[in-house]
Amino acid sequence: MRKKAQNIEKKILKAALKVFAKRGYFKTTVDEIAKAAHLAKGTLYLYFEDKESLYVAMLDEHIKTTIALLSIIERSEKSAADKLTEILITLMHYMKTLKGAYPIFSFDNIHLKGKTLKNLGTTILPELNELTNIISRIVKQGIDNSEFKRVDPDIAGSYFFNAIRTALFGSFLRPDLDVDANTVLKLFFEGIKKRR
Amino acid sequence: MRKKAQNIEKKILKAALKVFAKRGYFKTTVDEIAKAAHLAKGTLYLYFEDKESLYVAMLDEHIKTTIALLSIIERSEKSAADKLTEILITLMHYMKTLKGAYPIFSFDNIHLKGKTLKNLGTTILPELNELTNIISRIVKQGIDNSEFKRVDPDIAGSYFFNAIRTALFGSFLRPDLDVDANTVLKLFFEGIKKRR
Amino acid sequence: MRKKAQNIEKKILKAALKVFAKRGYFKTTVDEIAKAAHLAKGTLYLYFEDKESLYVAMLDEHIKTTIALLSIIERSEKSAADKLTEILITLMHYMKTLKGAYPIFSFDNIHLKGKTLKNLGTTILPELNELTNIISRIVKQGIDNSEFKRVDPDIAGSYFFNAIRTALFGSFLRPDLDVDANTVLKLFFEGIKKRR
Amino acid sequence: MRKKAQNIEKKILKAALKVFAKRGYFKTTVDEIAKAAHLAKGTLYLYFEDKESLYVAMLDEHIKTTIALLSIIERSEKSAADKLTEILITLMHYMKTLKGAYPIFSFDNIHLKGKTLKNLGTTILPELNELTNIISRIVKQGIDNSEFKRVDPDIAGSYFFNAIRTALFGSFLRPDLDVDANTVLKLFFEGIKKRR
DNA sequence: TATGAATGAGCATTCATTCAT
DNA sequence: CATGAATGAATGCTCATTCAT
Repeated sequence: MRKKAQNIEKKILKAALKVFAKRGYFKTTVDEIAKAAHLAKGTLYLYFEDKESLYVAMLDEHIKTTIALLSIIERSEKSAADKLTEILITLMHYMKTLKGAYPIFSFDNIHLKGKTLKNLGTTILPELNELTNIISRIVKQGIDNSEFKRVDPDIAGSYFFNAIRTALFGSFLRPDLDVDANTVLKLFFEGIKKRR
Repeated sequence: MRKKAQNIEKKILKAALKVFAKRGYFKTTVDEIAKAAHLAKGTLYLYFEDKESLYVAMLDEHIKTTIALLSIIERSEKSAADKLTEILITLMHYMKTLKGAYPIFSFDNIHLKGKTLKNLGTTILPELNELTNIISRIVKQGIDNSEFKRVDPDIAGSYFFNAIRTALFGSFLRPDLDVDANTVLKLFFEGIKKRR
Repeated sequence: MRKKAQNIEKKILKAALKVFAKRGYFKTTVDEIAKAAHLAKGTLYLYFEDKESLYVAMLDEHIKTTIALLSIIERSEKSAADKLTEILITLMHYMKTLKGAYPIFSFDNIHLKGKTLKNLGTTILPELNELTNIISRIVKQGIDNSEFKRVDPDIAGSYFFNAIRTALFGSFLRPDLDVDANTVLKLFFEGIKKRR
Repeated sequence: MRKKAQNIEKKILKAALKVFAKRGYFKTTVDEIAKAAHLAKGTLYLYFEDKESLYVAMLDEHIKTTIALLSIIERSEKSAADKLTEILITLMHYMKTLKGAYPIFSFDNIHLKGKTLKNLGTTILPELNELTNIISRIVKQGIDNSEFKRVDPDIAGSYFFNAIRTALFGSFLRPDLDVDANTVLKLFFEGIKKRR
């Protein structure tokens, strides 16, 4: 049954997210994921080439979901500022459903082997491009709208991602800090300087 | 000779930085570091307890350097905005001397064993606190000065660290992007929105 | 299948006995045992925590067997002297089945790590106590019977173990010497002195 | 100065005895011995070929001493029984001066490398033979005297060594047991059986 | 499909030995 | 003679991957 196979795949990916998030890529053993998925170790290899592919697939799933979430917002009839606001709110909410693990924003620096990299080139990378492009396009919309200043949309997009990161995790140096979205958004939109 | 031992230690730390940065903590073998330092594997163990300690020592060195750099700037007679500007410029420059590896801003999520953690608590953690406090204090100075808006200095500090990160690395999603410091600083100070 | 696992465990223990006996604990590598058992190194770790545990388990097996052998003899309806005689004969025979390796009587002074020691306290030590107690009880029976002189049963038991050792191995200083059981038993029972 | 070199050698051997006795051959590191001798590691290699040779030399020293002690007793004008009694007493006393370490009676089962073995053949082995021969000759004297029964002098000698061992260490299975020499000697001379 | 026992390459760490000072 | 820093071979243990059932 096609359906069942897909369910198992989802179950594995969910378990993988949970364990990878808690233990990091390298400390995680395939067996831990198998146990978290209530499956035998060998079974995972029926669904995924190897550990690396599983990690990438897990990443892929969340990138896809994130793209889907952002796309809806992009296509909505809102100002650029409102779209970016909504994106941040939405991602914070999505992360809450993942119980604090958000692989895209905190992924391990694993060194992929050649084969996986080749696959990446055709799957993940285009998706990541799409993800960043959504933000860049919204920034560009804001500039065209005269909502935003004339800045490089790519740099601003990148900067916005780091703003999201601050809202999601505080800074890497302050993982404890409890950050509220409004403060971050205000900083992003208005800057820190007082207007003279 | 005391001096020689210290040179070797530096040499090891330098090699460690290089290899850890390129390959990540887990993919890096102690032997690789040894070879990069033109030493035998065993020699590393004369200077560092184990791989973990070596990693932490390497981190420590750069945190110390970074604190030193930021402290000088903090104590200078400048506006808060100028201090933050100088910090970002200085760190970009420092990173260039490290050939792109900046361990503090890109460190691996290694799970430390008990003994190392205990050492961390008394060395690294207080230093990281000092590092973030410097930024928070400068932000506070700016608020007291009426340069900056009344924001939470910790959140703003955390946000600034991610701005630094954007300037150093682009975003994690755009590691290729070439970011110029001015754009980032302008976004940080003025925000993206046009003034009405 | 439960049965198969137990067979493999036995196979490993048998190989361990063989190699440990020939090479000693420290000279023996886990890989040697694995090869002697026609298994891969990793497989041993599915059955035993570590090298130390394997050694202790091997010891344990032979202590258990020895206790079983001695218990039967203890419970038989015989004079104390006949029991001790039978014990010595039985152990010599048992050792022959082990091809000359008798771990209990020639074990290496390995320094156990904390975890293993804790297990030892609840497994091996009580067994060793039981083993020595069997002999002491038989000696005591002999004293109560008026077969034996009034000696300290523990010391006499300990002394008898060294008699067994003589029969099994000659002395540590004469590992080559071919000793016959009767001579040793006669020395133990009658002493070396001529009666005046 | 010839004298100084010999003193250092003695100092090393003494340190070696101490550490080997406490930690066993394999757990002992050359550095531990060096530290116990208040010398640098390298210095030991000026006096001894390698760790193995040092161990053997240490053994050798004690065998020589033991032979000397036993020889004096052998040459004395005493009955065979008195000689054996004195031997046991003397060795117990000698062991006390070594603070409980008596390498000859508790040596590690180290597997010697070819070169050392070759040296052994010409030094240690003849000495061990002499040691056991002393006992055998005393036993033989006792037989010829009609003090002792007609037993195989080698077996009886071997048996006597194990009796010594019991007196020195209790049994290997009862390392705690406090054994008194008289009980052991009485068992050796008279046996355990009551005379009918 | 699903399993989990078996495998063995890979790596951190130790320590006897050497040798430049 | 004495030193101790440097070496690198040796080994216990882990864990991704395979495959017989």
